[in-house]
Amino acid sequence: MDLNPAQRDAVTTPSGPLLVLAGAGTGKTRVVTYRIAELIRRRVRPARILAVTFTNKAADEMRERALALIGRKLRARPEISTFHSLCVRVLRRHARRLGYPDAFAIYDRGDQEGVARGALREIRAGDGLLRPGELIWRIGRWKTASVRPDRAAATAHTDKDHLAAAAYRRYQNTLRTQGAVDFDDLLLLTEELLQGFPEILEAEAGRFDHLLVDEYQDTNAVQYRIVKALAAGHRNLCVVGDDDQSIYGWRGAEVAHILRFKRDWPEAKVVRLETNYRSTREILAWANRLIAFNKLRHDKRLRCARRGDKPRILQCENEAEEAKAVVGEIAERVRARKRKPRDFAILCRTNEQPRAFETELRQAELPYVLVGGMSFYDRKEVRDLMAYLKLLAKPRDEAALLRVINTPARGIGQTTVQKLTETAVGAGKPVWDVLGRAGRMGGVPDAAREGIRRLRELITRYREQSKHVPLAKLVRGLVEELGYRDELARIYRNPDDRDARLAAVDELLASVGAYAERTPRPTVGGFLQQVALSTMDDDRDKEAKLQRNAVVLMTLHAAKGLEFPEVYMVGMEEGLLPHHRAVSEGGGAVDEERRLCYVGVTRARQRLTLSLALSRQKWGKARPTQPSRFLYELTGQADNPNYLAAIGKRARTGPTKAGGAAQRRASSGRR
DNA sequence: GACTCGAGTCCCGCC
DNA sequence: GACTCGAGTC
Repeated sequence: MDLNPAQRDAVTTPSGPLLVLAGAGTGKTRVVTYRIAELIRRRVRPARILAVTFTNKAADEMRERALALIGRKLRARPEISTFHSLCVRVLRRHARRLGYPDAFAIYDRGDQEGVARGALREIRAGDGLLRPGELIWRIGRWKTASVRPDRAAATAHTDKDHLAAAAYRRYQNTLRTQGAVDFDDLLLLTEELLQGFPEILEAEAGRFDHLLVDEYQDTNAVQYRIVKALAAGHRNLCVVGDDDQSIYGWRGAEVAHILRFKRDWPEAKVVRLETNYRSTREILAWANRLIAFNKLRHDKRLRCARRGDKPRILQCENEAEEAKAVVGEIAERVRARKRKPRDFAILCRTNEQPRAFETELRQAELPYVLVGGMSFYDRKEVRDLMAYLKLLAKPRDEAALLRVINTPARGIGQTTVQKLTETAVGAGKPVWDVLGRAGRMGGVPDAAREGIRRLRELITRYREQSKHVPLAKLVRGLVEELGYRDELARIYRNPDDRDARLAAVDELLASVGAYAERTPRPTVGGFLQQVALSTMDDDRDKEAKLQRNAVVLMTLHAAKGLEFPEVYMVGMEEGLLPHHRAVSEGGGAVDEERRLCYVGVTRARQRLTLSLALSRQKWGKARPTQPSRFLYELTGQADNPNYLAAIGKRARTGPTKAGGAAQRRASSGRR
């Protein structure tokens, strides 16, 4: 084993609780994978080992590395999955006990918005006091704190809180009647099962003898309790984490869990990893300097050996120029055969940033993969078709039905929809169940009546067909019969726009086809669940994806746990990193942004470039930007008046004309 | 009921 | 810029 003494210590520590405190690039994931291999060597059955990660990408990588170590021939494999996938599997087995159907639906952000909108309408809060987005955010906060709908009102202080609490109750009722759960529910319901049913806890905890948790600093309270419940019996719990990389505070992660570990597991062994093998000394110097600005942290300084180039700062006129410059550089280095496309990562703060880079990458004919960012499934046309698929799986899916009840237009207007909804609410039934009565309802125009009949007939017929017609063929036929392509062509007159939307329809059809091909018994419901979790549980698919020699484009959050020879961190501006929401929130929010920046910087092995645009489009207007405060911190310019201005302290010296220009040059790096 | 137009709002990140 | 909502018109 080519491990250093500390790593070896962590890997070979006998069973029992183990806490690995590790800095960035010290081989955390390596320790987990080697430990899995070591356990198997010690005759632990692979299937009795469970390793949990936070992102799909991290799970993919870990699975890949573990298989490389233990050999692909093993029939039984260790289970390596994200928290949420793990919970889905537990829930699939026991959801009935909580009154949910086996084939519960998982609602994503878009679905949630539909439900939230309905809930707000029901309590007549449509005057804008509380909008769907904010409601979802508030519900998320309640859920991560395990506050149930009936208890939420007790925590309310303002009118808005009470309104949100009432909407939360409606929201949760809607989910329940639709047999659906949101992402937070996946965790909450799993915990409920484990706490409330001893036999379920016994069965689920009994599936594994060893539990390993990567990125432990990012567990929230619910995840923490699930881990505890699963490991309490065998106590073979190995957690690995770094407080400097805690970047999920916004969804309830608490660094405290990592500190509390020793108290909950008193016999736990603690191993520290402090030698960084990933990055050059120069990159690490910047990272260390940056993270030192956070006050609340365990002071640690990463040691390292390798030397390399100093990181660079690239200053561009606007975001288009930024994309051009970055992609141009990558293309040049690939052409000069210095690097392969897969050696590069472009890291962004938000999901909106990649667009400009995608355009450039396509133009440069560089292969790329966009990791995460549900953007494809956020598209209107994709959501429409997905809604139809949801109706096929479950006609009582209210959100889906209301979305497409008149798409493509079939004469069912708002008044009719309202009438239907009222009748349904009055009868305590889902809208689908009262569609049959529409013929007898007063005040429904003939056209609407006919439209309702056609829709009902269409869904019923395709549901029937779904029992024997192959999935891909079924969906193709549905799109055809809906005349959805024609509808798109009618609405979007602009050819580029139209083609892009038609292409998205084709892409969706292709992904249904791919799913059907690799799944033994493909179903509409199965496809929907997979999309909701955006997991592709097929090894072939995964290997193909990882081997694809492509530039990786993703958010900083998604990049955690990964590494690349060359990293471009783009959009290094106030408002983006740190994000303006974090800045206005105050408190520890900016510290978390700093950790996020730290995570990005430490992804780079040899070459790091930070870029910024002097002006950036926001909401349709180009606006001037200000360099990120982190650029000053990274480069040791905390005494720069521009920095003090950025962090809101009064500059000690007012910038003069000449001085301003000089500082601008200084802030863009010296090289 | 369908369509157009203007006003107002908006999204941070992941599963 | 993109989207939704409401008002107004056909």
